[in-house]
Amino acid sequence: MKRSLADRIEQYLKVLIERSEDKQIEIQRVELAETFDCVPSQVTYVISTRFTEMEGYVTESRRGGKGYVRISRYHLENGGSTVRKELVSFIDKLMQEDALTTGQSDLLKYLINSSFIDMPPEYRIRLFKQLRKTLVDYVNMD
Amino acid sequence: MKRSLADRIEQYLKVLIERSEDKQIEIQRVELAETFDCVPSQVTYVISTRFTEMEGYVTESRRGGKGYVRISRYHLENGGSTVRKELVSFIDKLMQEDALTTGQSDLLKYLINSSFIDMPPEYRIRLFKQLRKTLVDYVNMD
DNA sequence: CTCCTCTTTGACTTTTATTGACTATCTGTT
DNA sequence: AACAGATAGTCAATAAAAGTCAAAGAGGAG
Repeated sequence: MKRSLADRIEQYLKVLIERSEDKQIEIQRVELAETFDCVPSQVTYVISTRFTEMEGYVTESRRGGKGYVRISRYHLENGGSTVRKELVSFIDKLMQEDALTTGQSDLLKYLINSSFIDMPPEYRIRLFKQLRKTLVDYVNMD
Repeated sequence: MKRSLADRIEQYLKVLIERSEDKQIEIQRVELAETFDCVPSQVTYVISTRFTEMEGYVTESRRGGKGYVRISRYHLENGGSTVRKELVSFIDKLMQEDALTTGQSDLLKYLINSSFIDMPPEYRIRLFKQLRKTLVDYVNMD
């Protein structure tokens, strides 16, 4: 099970976050890059692909002297519903574009607000994300 | 009884899986192809024909640098995909009773067969069961 | 032999990772 | 206020996988 550099950095950060008191860490990009002996933009890459909102994280940063990158794992109530809202409005959009019927969109929204809401948060976020992709596929079919 | 290349690759992978601690292996497509001296897509062929969900396997993969294919065997107690089939035919039944439109049922079935298929089995089964309950609620609404 | 199904192959596509040059934005000092 | 230095972000090029698809081949059943 050999992992890529990106995987290792991801792992490292996730451990730090879980160990932290408030599920939130602050790092310096260059420092981390040195730890893993890579270019700084690699860190940016890892953060932007693996610590997205969809995955349940929020990041903030500041440039310049005393700069930092803060990653926080959000705790579901807030975040989970952001993703849900986003998905619901995406479905509305599809309906307005006549890619989905009213019946389809109503059903979907009902499922999203009941069936899927009971899933464990980490799968729920993944599910919503996957659902969006699959919907795109569906409406683009012939 | 001459065994084909595909058969031999299948055998090889199954032995590896059974020997593994957690009934799960990770391979690199090119590497395996080299071992068997064939083109990489042959491996894809074997995996997609012999390690299906019906057979009790789940596969995940990643492209790009340090990519991999992971195959895991799960125990389909009482049939993992039985739950899915049951759900699909339940949806058909609802459609025949005009509780769902064709559009709704098509969309649902599409989601069931693609979106939800690559979730971890234990959640998927739960999701399918939940989905059925929620559908009953939905069609009984006014 | 003929047809059909399963296998094998390879050209082309898509996704993911890594790197580095260039840009933007802070902080602190003069 | 202007500048210098320290950070982080962006983007595009390159490489390293895996996926797709259709054409060609091989073996059996009739």
